Amino acid sequence: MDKNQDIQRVEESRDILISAIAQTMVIYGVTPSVGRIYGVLYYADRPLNLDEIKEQVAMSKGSVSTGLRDLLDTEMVIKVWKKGNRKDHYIAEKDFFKNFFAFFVKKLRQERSIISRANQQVEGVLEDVASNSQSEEARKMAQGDLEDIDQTKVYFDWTLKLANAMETGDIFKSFPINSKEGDETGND
Amino acid sequence: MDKNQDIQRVEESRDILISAIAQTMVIYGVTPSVGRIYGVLYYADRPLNLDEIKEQVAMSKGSVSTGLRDLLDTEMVIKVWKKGNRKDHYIAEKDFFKNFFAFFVKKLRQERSIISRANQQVEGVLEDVASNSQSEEARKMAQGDLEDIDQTKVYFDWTLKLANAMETGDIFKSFPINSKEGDETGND
DNA sequence: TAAATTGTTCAGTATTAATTGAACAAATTG
DNA sequence: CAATTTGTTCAATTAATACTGAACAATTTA
Repeated sequence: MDKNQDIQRVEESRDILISAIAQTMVIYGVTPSVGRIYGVLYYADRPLNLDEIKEQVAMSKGSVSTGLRDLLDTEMVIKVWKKGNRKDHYIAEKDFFKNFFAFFVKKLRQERSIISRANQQVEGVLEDVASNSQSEEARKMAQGDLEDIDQTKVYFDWTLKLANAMETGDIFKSFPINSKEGDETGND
Repeated sequence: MDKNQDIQRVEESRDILISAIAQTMVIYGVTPSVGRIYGVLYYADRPLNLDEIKEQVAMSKGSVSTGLRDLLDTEMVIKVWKKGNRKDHYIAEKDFFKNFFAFFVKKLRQERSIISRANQQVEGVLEDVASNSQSEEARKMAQGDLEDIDQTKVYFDWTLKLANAMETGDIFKSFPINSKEGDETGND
């Protein structure tokens, strides 16, 4: 039974790799369980359905369902249809570049949206105080805060550029991938 | 009483901006409380000590202490000494670029470290199985996994390059900051 | 050196987030 | 159309995390 033993050795290796993947995903803000779902799909040699995943990660159907939703939202997992099969099937997006870019672009967009809204909310008031207030102290404060807001705009202009470069793949023009042989990372 | 009213208007604006900053920091994985500490320091016009912060954010001394430790670890806050004063004082790192890069680089380093360790742990086993196993299935599995590991190396080589460019500032050679051209609204 | 001040740690508590499982909805089959 | 299968939602439960406050340690002062 040497054959099965070798397969088992590979499977033990995979468990270690899956744990590592789950851990890194925790860094990026998902729960260990959701990380494990991704890890299992990463090392599956075919699309898995909900029940198969549920069994492998030992979680409830509900948790797997919501976990998959998260992973679909962030595009780390893709839903595929297998003809002649009613169940949904899932595969992992294995391109770490894509996953990494999707993560960062999303964060930057959220950040931008929150700060922009707040800036818009207060800019009018600050501009009024900065130019019309009787109080020098108030004017100074408002002027300083407006300068800070201007700085955030410079920052957001820049991060938007970076995010676009990531989405289009232009970032590889500035920072090329040096793969040892043939570039496998088909970034659209 | 017009003067104080204007100052109050600025302070109300700051509250909105502080909340927004706290919210964005939640995106990046810190608690709202810690985010508020940073926000308060961001809009403080002088270094604050622990008691002053504690009062402004309405938290216990212990929480402010550990919150500040987190912010110091990630270099979003700097400790300064005021001569003739026994208390530690703190200021916010207001440069969003620095904060973003520090965050980014730290994540990449953590990720790298976790995956590299796992890869090292299993590489020997997989190489052995891939070339010596009697079982074709086992060999195939191991070979596939080794290819995946190679891909992660390509990915990590690249992210390391990017992280270095951020730390040195070289990234601005590829993606320059345009300080102020046309009033690009920083809003979606 | 003792007294006073300041900052940190940590056990207990409070708060928040994740998970379960059963009920529900949607889709498919015969 | 009813019966069956599949996926989702959500209230209740469980688990994880953050916060408090008092005890402790470290530092400064006199």
